[in-house]
Amino acid sequence: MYRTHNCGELRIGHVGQQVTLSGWLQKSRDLGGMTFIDLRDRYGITQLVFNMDDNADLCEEARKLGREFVLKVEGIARERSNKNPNLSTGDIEIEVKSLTVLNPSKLPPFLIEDDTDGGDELRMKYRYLDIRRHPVKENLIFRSKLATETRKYLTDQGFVEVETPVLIKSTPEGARDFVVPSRMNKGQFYALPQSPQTFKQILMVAGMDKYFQIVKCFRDEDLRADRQPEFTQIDCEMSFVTREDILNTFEGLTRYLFQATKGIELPTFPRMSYDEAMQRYGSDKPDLRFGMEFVELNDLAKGHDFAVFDSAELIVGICAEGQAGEFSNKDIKKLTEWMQRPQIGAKGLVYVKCNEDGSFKSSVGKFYDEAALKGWAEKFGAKPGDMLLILSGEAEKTRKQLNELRLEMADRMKLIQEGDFKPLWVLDFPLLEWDEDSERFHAMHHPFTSPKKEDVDRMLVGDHETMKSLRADAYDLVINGAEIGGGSIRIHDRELQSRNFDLLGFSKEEAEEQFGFLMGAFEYGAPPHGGIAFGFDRLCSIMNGQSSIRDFIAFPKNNQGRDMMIDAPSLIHDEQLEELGIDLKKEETVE
RNA sequence: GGUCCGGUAGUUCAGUUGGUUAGAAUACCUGCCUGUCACGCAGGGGGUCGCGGGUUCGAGUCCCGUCCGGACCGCCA
Repeated sequence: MYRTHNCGELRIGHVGQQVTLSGWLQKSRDLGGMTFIDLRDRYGITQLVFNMDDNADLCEEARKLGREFVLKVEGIARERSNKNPNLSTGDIEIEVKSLTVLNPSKLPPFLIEDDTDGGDELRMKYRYLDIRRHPVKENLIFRSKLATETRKYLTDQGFVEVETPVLIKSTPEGARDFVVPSRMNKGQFYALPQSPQTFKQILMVAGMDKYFQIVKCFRDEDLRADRQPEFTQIDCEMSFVTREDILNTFEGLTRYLFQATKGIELPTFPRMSYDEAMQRYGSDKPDLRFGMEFVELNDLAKGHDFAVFDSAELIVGICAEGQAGEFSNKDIKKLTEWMQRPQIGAKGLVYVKCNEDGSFKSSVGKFYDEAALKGWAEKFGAKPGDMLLILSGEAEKTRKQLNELRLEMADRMKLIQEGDFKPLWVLDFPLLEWDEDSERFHAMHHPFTSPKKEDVDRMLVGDHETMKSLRADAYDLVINGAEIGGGSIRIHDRELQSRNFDLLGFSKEEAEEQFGFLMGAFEYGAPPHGGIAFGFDRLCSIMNGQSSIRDFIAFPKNNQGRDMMIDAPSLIHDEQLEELGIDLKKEETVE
């Protein structure tokens, strides 16, 4: 028998009991006459004691053991003379009677401690050591709990978990597909699903009524801290529902998950249209943990012979409270340069400092007198000591740039409180999005998204402005400025779906070839339906106040999409290529 | 495809204007130590300064190339 108890469960009430424990050697403290060893497993740490007076041989043996050795010990639980209040097992220790080394260990390349000295690269390569660390282990346990609670909630609501295939058909829309060559169908490829979208809609046609799945999805696009090529979604679809039903159901799920896993009661989620979000925050996923809403100045700032503003489509700014004294000319210059980086691409940055004495100092002081600047300050609701930061230019770009500035300022001003959660529903996204490169419209959400009822008739009109103005019955759940989930009411009518494919530039043949099965299904009594998908990894990280999803994935990939531990992807044997009927262009492969 | 930052001891990092034997912390090893829990004290070992080329009397330091890692833009229906 390896253990009677785990390393986290012994308490003062166990004193006197004979116990057997197994675990890893976290740390040993050799005091000469006696040696303490911290024994660790998933559940906690228990202190072992070896004493020269009691058993000199055993004590000598104990002091030779190295970090991460796997041990089994038998002994008696004793009350400690010096208790450790920082440890759940800190009232007791094990007076060891027998010691077995189940397995020795090489010296780990980094410290197996909460604050490890290991960098990301090492931690990924030796992920099995990294996961021994408390914080990473706890993240994975949290993830498991979140999945369990999700299943519990949705199952209680009558949802059925259905597995959909992983080997499916590649479609050119959306993200790049990962493809898998087929041996039995030479020259043909499966694609891994970017989402189970069409399958869950088919399940609605099939009468499943309420479907969910915690499911892996795949996108062959560049990675970020919050983006992995394979990731997990809570994928859902419901029949005979309106947007309201879906929003309520998944607001309920989100609130339940926060309550069940974090003990946090979220308030009712506010709602905002896409247009409003863009106008007030320059983002379709605004972070509501802080203010600094956009204020537009077109009416006040134009007509003062300042050509930059006069020629701008939009003049818009934010008010940074109490920052007038915080930013020297040099700081503002640096901030301006930061805004001018190619990543953001602002032309310039206008500031107005509202001095404590009621005067104003501005980079555009020669165009605007005190009275004019006072008018601006009033519009911003600025107080003495505040600083206005103003951008101008083409409306859409300028809003995007000011959004970056707003986020950066919130960071610099330390406006974000840990443990604060600000959810938001963003509604009524545009149906279509113009793509400069391919010079055609793309579906902003996906091509199965239903336009809003009042826009259906206008879908026939082909002019650019009308198409841009079409609104979809699509919605996103945003928490703390991160897109947690998105969904829509779907098209369930074959005719409307065809019309949408037309708008997106599909020929009849292409539409039929790629999505004929779905439109075919719609001809056999498709119910009105809609759904949503949550990014499960991202939800895990947001709920724990972390920005990287990697520590909530057991075996994540690095920036280059590589698994550092198993060293994938890798070349395959010529025989495998032969069998698949694939020739590699030599110059394009890496050795 | 692009922008930026980084690569020096097992690890995390410092390393000045290009100049003697490349340092610190931690980890590791040895010795001492009977109540530690960041144990303490004393001592010790440990370096292809990512790789290749160049400039120079002299390169960790400057230049070019390259590889690797990270953040971001594009991309992510």
